[in-house]
Amino acid sequence: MNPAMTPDAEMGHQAAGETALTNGPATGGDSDDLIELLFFAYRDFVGDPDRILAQYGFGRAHHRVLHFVDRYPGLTIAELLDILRITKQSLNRVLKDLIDQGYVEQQTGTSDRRQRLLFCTPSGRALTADLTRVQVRRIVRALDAPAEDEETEGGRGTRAASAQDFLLAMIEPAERAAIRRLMARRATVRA
Amino acid sequence: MNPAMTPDAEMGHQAAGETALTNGPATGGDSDDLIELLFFAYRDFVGDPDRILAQYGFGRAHHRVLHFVDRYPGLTIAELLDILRITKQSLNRVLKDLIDQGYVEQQTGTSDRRQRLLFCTPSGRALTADLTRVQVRRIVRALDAPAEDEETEGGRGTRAASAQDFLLAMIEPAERAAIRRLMARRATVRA
DNA sequence: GAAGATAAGTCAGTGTTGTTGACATATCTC
DNA sequence: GAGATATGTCAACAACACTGACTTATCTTC
Repeated sequence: MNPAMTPDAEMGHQAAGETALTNGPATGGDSDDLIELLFFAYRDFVGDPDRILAQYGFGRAHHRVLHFVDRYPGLTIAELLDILRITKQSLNRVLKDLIDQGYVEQQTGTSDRRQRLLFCTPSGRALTADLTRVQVRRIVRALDAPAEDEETEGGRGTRAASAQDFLLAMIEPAERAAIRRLMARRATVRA
Repeated sequence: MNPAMTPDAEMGHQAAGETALTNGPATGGDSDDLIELLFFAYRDFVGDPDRILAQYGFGRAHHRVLHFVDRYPGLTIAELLDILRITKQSLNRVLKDLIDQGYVEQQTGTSDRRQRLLFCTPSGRALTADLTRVQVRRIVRALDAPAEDEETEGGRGTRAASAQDFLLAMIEPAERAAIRRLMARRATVRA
């Protein structure tokens, strides 16, 4: 469930190619790294709750519904559809699961009785809190992590550099070395 | 393809709840917002290339393969599997598409003839460049965006605040107002 | 109060992308 | 030559998205 990208050794500092030396307007070079880091960071970020959800037979779609209903109690179906950008049919499938199993409740709208206002039940709130906890833990860890100390640069301060630090710190620690190694390899191949 | 979350009006500044007032270690409160912003930012971030890919009959899976093969020419199947964390069978389906349509080429490994080294063809590089361009554009725009100027706070400097700024700026501009409005609504409901 | 718009729910079919499990083939290593 | 490794493939299945068509309840408007 949690293999490093390549099964070999560690590596403290990267070879430091053209990474984050700019201070003016952002350049494409920084962004290239950010594209990749976003992929890895987001993957690990949703991976945490995925493991919990699997125990309940739920998936990411259920998570998204739980999250928004928990955070915005009384959300209507239409609002939820706008947020998630999925079709009514897709939403209904997972929403039905959550309602049938007692994690979400519907309540007829007061001003407009056509609407179905969505609320988490106590167990829905508990499950959501579980899911939120692991994600918050990862984010807090990333925000508190010391800035990457690259030999090629003293001060740091570029926004791209901060973003890189944050996203890198969001990645599962055990995999960071492998990802740094991979990204250094790119720096080697090109300019 | 690009509807705002709710079809109504604009809104300049948010009501400013407890957002980003901390300066010490990160708190859960900041992270709650970041969880949501990550969802919206990532959604729009992958939405750009999705539109291009659809014209070729490709999906996100094809994009990921193109991206990593383009960036790390000579990647082996095993390395790609480690990066993407999918099964051989899943990879093969999309990889076959890309090879059959001439966007990716295989080359028998030199030192180890069992390996298949992956390379982008010129058209593969061109397509990848297209996909990268729209993503870089969004990232550069986000990095260059002025910091959010919340009335409740002068200096800014919290890492959580920077992360929020970055992620908010990654969101499709036309939807930002609606998302700010949504998130302000949460601040109203709770403390 | 009837007509039309709107919010929600549902049935049926399809596509992409992921999964398992079981094997086949070529090549390397010992 | 034996066994491990890298890749490829067949078949079945699941999650989650889609389209299109239609129903029901309720609100709005004339």
